[in-house]
Amino acid sequence: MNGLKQFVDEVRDLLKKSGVEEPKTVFPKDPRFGDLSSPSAFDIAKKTGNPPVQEARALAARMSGEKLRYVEKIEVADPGYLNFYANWKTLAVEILSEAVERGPRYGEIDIGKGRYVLVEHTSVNPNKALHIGHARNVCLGDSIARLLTKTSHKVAVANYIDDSGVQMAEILLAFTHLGYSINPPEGEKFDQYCGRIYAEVSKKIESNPELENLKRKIAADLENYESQVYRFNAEVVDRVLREQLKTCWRLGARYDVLNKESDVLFFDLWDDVFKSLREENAVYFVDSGPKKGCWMFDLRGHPKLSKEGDEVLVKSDGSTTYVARDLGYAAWKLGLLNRDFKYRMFGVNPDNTPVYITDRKGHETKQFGSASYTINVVDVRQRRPQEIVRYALEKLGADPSRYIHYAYEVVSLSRADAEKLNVPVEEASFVHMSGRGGIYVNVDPLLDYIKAKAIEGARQRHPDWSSEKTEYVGEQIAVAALRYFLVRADPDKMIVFDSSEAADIEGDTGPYIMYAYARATRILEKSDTSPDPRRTPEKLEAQEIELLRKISILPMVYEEAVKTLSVKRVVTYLRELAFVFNDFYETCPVLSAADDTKVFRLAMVEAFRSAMSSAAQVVGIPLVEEM
RNA sequence: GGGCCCGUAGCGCAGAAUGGACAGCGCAUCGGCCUUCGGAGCCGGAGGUCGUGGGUUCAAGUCCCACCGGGCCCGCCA
Repeated sequence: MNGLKQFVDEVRDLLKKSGVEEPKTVFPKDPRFGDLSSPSAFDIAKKTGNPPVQEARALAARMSGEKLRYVEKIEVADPGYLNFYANWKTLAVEILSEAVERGPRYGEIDIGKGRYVLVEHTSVNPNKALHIGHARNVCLGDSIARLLTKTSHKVAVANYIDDSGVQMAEILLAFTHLGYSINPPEGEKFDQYCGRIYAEVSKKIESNPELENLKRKIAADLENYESQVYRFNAEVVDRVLREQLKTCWRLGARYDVLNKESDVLFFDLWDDVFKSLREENAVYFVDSGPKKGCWMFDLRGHPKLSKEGDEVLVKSDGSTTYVARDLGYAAWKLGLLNRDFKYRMFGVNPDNTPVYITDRKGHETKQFGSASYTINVVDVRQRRPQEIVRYALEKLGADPSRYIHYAYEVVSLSRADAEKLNVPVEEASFVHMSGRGGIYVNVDPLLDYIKAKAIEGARQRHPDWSSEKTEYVGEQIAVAALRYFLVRADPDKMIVFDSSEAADIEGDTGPYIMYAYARATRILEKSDTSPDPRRTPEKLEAQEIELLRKISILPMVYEEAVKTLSVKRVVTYLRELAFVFNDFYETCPVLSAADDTKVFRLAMVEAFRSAMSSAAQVVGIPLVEEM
């Protein structure tokens, strides 16, 4: 097992044996304060009234007789810290051996114990192409799924396809009544084409009551499974969806199941839920007033939502609202229903795993529901409906902590990018995107733009490369740059998208990570001897210790990241790891070193590659051997 | 009106799950480093009332309260 963790455990044991009930430890920012520091003497001093330094000295004295494997030295520092120094010579052998041996699987931990988690992400309406806001969802969701997989969870990824709303009616209207061709102009992707005409049609409908009526009629027909409109819609949805998935796959995402909203209706997931809610008296029927004829969800018992009024679940015409459908779907996810979908195969992920889609005429039965818990990657604007669903699940007897809304802030456009789209910005420093308003930056053209920039760089560096190779590396760089850009920020913070910033491939970016890896690869490639982690030098350089420290901390990073569902934590790790490697690279020559040092440093480089490929896998940053 | 989120250097961000020692990184800017493992890199300089004011604490960017500024949500839309 991992060396540094054992050092930490040894320190904590020591503190306990010396009489500290709940030891506090922290990794100091400055190596002057040792490798692990404890302020526990402050706690004791508080009780005894003695100066903290005195208590720290007493603790240190009690530790002095212990036989220690990983702790080399203990120091007392003003005003009362205990600083522990690790025996890096011993640790190095253990850390490097494990990292070298495990390769990209280095750092994996068994915290999940095989529990089944259903992660839902993407869920873009099937009437348009993905824009960068959707890409934030995809990259976060995909990384969460990867993180859970890394930490011994069984993961399935679902994508909710909202194929029965008015947004579909609008685009169908364009094809059936406004003379738009069902085929896009040469060179335009079908999803991008739909997104474009969706914005155009929305504008027309706004100023035309006749079209508004037509739209309503089409929307109503969408729920009639025998209608022509339903069949036509299914074709359009299928076509857009296939184009959307190409973009998602390009970003490195994968899916197990596509759940269509029309099938949530068809398989009647809502019915069981509605029955239970009535039995629990959690819903009531309205006899009079503006909401006459509706079934409402009672929110009076909710600490916050009670102040905003109850929620309509069944409309007066008997149809369900979006929240009701989502609740039925959520209940299915957690296995609260006696009903299930039927499926058919939809396609194959780039990793060759199958993608299933719900289908009312499907022949396949699958177990995608009934998860231990579910994570829904949905933007912050849906906090209220998500909370209503969670609260309703609690009313249905489920543990509400099993339903996790992974909220993230939206992506908006910078002044410069908005102006490029001829959007008036006035005083604002950013502009919100809007599919309907035609204000958005799509993912594919953006990736192409970054790729072109990367290819230009690759051509200069490697004039001898084939165009296929240049093309391939350019694509990987573009994906790395975009993914890194979208997940390095805190999910609670709005990203103001600026294309020049997103296309940056220097500094704190995805390609920086890739570059460190490529450098490391070059060293191993040029070496004529094998790495040997056991040949530890008597004296380690400071940069070697920093690199060792960073490599060894990876399992703890995963633990922290999965507990807090923080993708950013792993991104930060990648940056720091690349940074300390570059420092090592500058100061510790490998190939020209004496034999003993050389084989040890080769092991360092190899271990670095293990840690890096493991963590890059989680964030979905593709690595290449040369760039 | 009610609820939620954000505010750290000119700009973009770490540091916020567990309060710990002088608050870090990138971009931009100024100055260095290629006869030595890849300069998409590295080193150094300059740049900070951690929104403001209180409070808790031996210790607060981190916890609590108030306020200011910005954003979002509160529809028989999804």
